[in-house]
Amino acid sequence: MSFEPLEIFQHLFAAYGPQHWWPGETPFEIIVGAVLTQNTAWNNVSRAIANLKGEGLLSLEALYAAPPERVLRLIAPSGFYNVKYRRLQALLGYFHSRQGAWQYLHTAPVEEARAELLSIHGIGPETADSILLYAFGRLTFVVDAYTRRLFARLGEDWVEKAPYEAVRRYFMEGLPPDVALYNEFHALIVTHSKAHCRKRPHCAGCPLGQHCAAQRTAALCV
DNA sequence: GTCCAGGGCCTAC
DNA sequence: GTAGGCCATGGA
Repeated sequence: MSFEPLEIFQHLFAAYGPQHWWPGETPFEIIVGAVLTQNTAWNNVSRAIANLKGEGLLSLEALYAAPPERVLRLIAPSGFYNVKYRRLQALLGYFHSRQGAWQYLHTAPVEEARAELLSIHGIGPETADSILLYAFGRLTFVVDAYTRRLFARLGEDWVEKAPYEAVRRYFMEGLPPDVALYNEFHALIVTHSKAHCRKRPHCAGCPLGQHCAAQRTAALCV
């Protein structure tokens, strides 16, 4: 029994409804969160964001100019704070010095905008896609660890270890070119994974149960 | 105490 | 081109 990515989206949407992602109020907050959440549980990231917000540092110029030791202290709860500080500075430096960066990322062909973000130290494919999709509303699919695990369990085994670009292509070629759909799909994958996975053997009531059970005898659903 | 989380860079083969 | 080490906190 095979399936299309769109079917999985439809099952998840029916089960969980619209997610209204990203969990951040402004594009700048989304950008900062995208870096801080690298290989990190969101709960820890939200503490760091709250710290920055509480000290009025959730703006480009304020955060870029803030003393390193102050920023390090505030973002510490998100972990990897030394590397994340350098990556944040690199990204903020880009927006600070690159004239018309915001407009460019909004309007340039998406692959060009993506290449520009990827050239910044500390911005890899997932972070670039998160920024483009959620802060700029651009058409690009976000592939993360949840996405790989879920689709591997559903039967697309190759997705688990395949190069990022190959997985991204699989989704973008299998889905209609719809920013709102990409936005919701990634959010739904995260919501579903947190709700159902790795804690229970083969969850009862899993909205993907048909696909999952048909594909695997695996002990874990995602 | 152990494991792991919404990655990406650097270094060795 | 790719496998392995590294970065660090907080919750389960």
